[in-house]
Amino acid sequence: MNYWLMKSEPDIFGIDDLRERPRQTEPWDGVRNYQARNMLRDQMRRGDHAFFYHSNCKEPGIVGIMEIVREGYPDDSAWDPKSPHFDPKSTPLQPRWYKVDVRYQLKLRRCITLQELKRHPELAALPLLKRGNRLSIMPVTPDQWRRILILE
DNA sequence: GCCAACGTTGGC
DNA sequence: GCCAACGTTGGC
Repeated sequence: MNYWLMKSEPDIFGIDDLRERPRQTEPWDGVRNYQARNMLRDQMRRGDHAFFYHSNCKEPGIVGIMEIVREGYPDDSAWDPKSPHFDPKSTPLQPRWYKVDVRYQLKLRRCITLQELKRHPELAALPLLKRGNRLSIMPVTPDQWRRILILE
C-alpha cells in the first residue's frame, strides 16, 4: 500500500466537507501541476491511504486520513469553461489532467501542525518540509506515515 | 533552448 | 497583505 499527503484549503474544501459528502466520497479534482498529475494518474492505487492536510489557513497541518477509492481518471473540470480550473488544452479525447476519488476515513483527535512536524528531525525528508515545496500531492513513506501517526 | 516576465502557492 | 520560491509561458 502507498501513502500520500494531499493539501486542500479548508476555506474551500476541508476535512469536514469531505466527511459530510454523500458516501463521504469526493473526486479530488482541480490539480494543475504535472508532477502531481503523474502521481494521480500513474501511482495512486485503490486502497492507498492519504493524509488530509489543511493549507493556507490559520493552523496548517494534518487533520485526518482518507482512502483512495477510485484510481486516476480524467478530470472533467478541465473542460468546463465555467470551472475555475478550466484548461482549454485538455479535451475529452486527450485529457491533460486527472483526478482520483477519495473517501473520508477518520479525523485525528487534533491537528498535527506544520510547526510541530518541523520540530521532528526524523521527518526532515518529508517533501512537505522541504524548502519551497509547493506540490499539493506528495508521497509519504510507510516509516514517515507511522512516525507522524504516533505524534497524535 | 534560453531566460525574463509573470502567475501561483502558501507560510508567516 | 507580504513575499520567497517555484512553475509556466512565450519571445527570441
